Amino acid sequence: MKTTELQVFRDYIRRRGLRQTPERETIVREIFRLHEHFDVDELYLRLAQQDLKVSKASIYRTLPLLVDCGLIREVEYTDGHWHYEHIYGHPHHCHLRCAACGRLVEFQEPLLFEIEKNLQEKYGYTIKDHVLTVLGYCPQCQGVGEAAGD
Amino acid sequence: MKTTELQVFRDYIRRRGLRQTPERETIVREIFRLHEHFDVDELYLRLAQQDLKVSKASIYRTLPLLVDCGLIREVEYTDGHWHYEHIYGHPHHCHLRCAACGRLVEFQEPLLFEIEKNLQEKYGYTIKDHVLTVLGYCPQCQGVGEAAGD
DNA sequence: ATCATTGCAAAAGCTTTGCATAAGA
DNA sequence: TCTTATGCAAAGCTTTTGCAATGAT
Repeated sequence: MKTTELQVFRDYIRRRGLRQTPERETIVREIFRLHEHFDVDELYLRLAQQDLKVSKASIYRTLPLLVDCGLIREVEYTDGHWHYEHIYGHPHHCHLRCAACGRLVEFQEPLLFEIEKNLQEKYGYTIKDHVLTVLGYCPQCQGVGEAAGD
Repeated sequence: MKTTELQVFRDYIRRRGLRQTPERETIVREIFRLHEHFDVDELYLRLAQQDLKVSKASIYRTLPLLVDCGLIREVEYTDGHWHYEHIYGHPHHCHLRCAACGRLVEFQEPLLFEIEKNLQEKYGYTIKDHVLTVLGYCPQCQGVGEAAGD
């Protein structure tokens, strides 16, 4: 049987001697119900709309736990705040972003493991992870953004 | 004769119809005198120590100009604020960071251009740039960080 | 003489935190 | 029962902005 994100979270909570609360579980469930990137405010509003009352303070206190147990990750810091995505159950991927319209493509690239191997050999680091974001102009925005310089 | 960062900046200023001020030039000079990553506070303090009076507001207003004309770039958002590096005159590079001690290695990796080409072909994007940060444990921190889970 | 830029202080945003109350274990 | 977690409001930080004065063109 497949391990769910909630199970992963509960194991983590127990392992760290923390407490399983409805607020924390509500947050986990909403993050995995949602299939896009999110930020604190969006998450808070979505919960509020469903009458799931969780304070922002609790969200701010819960997200680091979810990052720590590998359920989510910080994607990027833009517009003055962090954006997250859930990663549990998804293969590792990178992002290709359109510099003009913001459109986002997720891709996997085996060459990155080649790169990790090279770094391991050259600098003696034990590699743990990588984050790659590629910036360009999507087919719709070509000409537009490029000509404008941005 | 080699084009200096100050010339690049002055060209940009003129091109955009902005004004060449001593504050802006002081900022550019200090950033290129300094050969590490920096943040607003560090830059401000270094200038203050030299009795070069430039307000933080001016720094905050100038950095976006320097990013725009390609003299510097945002490296990462950590510890609650942005970190920058000057890039003019330096070949494009990526970062390898130790997850335990923070040690930073700059490296160049030709395979990334391969990756860019693949993305261009597969998704039709015109690629502009990429940012890759690899996380691992440096030779000194192996065992330490890894065993601790972080 | 114009009008952009500066510095200051205030404001704006996001995130963190102190504290009393609620509620897991 | 003993502590941790929650919610609220206040505080903390970084960054932005309004405005009068300054200074570049």
